[in-house]
Amino acid sequence: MAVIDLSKRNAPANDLRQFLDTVCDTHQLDYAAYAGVNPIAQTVHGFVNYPDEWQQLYVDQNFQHRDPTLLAASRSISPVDWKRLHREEAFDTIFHAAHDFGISKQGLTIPVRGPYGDIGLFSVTRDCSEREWQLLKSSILSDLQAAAVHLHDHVVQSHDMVRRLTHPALSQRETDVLQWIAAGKTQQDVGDILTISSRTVEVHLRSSRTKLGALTTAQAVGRAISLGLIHPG
Amino acid sequence: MAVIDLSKRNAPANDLRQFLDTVCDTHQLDYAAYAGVNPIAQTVHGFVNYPDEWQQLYVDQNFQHRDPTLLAASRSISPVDWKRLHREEAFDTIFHAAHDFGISKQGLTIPVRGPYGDIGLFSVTRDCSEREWQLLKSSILSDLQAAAVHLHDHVVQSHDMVRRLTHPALSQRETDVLQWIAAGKTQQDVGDILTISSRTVEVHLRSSRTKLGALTTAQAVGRAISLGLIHPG
DNA sequence: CATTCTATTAGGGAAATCCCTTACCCTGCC
DNA sequence: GGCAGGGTAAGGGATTTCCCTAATAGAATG
Repeated sequence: MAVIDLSKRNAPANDLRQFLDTVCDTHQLDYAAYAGVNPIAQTVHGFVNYPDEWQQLYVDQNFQHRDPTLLAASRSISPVDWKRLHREEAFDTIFHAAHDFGISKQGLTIPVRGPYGDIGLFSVTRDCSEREWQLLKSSILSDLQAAAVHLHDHVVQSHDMVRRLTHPALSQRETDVLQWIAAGKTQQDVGDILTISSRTVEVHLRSSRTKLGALTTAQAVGRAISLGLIHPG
Repeated sequence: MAVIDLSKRNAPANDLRQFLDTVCDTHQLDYAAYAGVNPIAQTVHGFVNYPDEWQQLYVDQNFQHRDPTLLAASRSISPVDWKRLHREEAFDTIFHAAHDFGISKQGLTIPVRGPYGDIGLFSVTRDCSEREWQLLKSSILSDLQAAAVHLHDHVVQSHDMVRRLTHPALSQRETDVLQWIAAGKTQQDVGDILTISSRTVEVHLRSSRTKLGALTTAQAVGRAISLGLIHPG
């Protein structure tokens, strides 16, 4: 699982990096981090405003594989306060190292999911007393959840744009047909729905397969979904 | 796709119904509604504080199948303002009917996703001028997003929706077969690869389809990918 | 200990898909 | 104008998938 630092790749990502700074400034936070997990490509796309040295160590040590904050949040619907994870061994390992860079064990991670199995994880941290932390948390949690959704939506949309540019798009008819096929309709069904012959439906499917480099329709459906060209039916 | 009214089944759901009322009272909203979609069982679990008559009509007319607010939100990461949907034909059909029950065309729907393909859709509506609506929206959107996450988390945790989803949906053999099918292999290919008969492959595919609630293999592949059970080939 | 349920295996025949080919209408390019 | 390329539409026939049925082994239930 590779880690791709978005802030070193895309110009708009620098805006998002700035967005992290703004969130920290306006909500009295020390640091913020976004990690977008693409379950298909098995990659983590992220950007943070942690110190560069810590970021470097984190990636070098492959912490993203066993970071309990990411693991717990990727299995949760609601935000995960790191306090819940203090007992875990891996947490100690990572945050003992983080302490040397001035990063607190106090923080939370908010998961956001998109329609294609994509997950965004937005983490913030703040060094203060526990009572202060609880007060701060309750007053800014809504804003942070909204920020997490905003971040993930932006990252996914800009990546979709990249994918749409690099991949030959399907024609309207091809998309229509493939969408209905993904919804469980037969070629005959689709023909009836679109009032064309089932043989024509098959031609659109064939050109879709060709364009997507798929050998079968099932593969084409999977690929089209993973590319965001159609929605799971 | 059946609609299950949670408020008539589980005691805790009445608390959630009250939660809707509280959200409406504290945020100057007319009505609120929650719908939880179970993608495998193809069911919608919901509760609302709309007038009973409208709720009845909505279910009788199977509006949940073509309600553009639900469809758009289930494909989005960010909240969907209904304003975006005003052009759509189905929107007019439904909200012309809704108007008779005092329900405005002004509202928004917030999607929340869990780790097992479960989707929660939280909708609120408010009859007022567009400028008022925009102001109201920007001031309460964060709270509503937080409320949506809260609702969906509670529903998933307290209802059997999650039990069907969290249990490993597919057997090892079924996953193997579906993964190869998604990679573009034919049933015969998969049989050769796994050294079983192509007829056996077909049986595994059939039970996969049944478990995923899919009518065709292509749909099953799409669903399995969106649920993270297999990877696109 | 009997029973039920699920996973795995497989054959015969009906149904659907897929490949090859033809046709027409556009849009863009020389 | 002429012509190439892509989108849309459709038929005939080979291939593949899908449904029904059924057996066995092991796990879970009572």
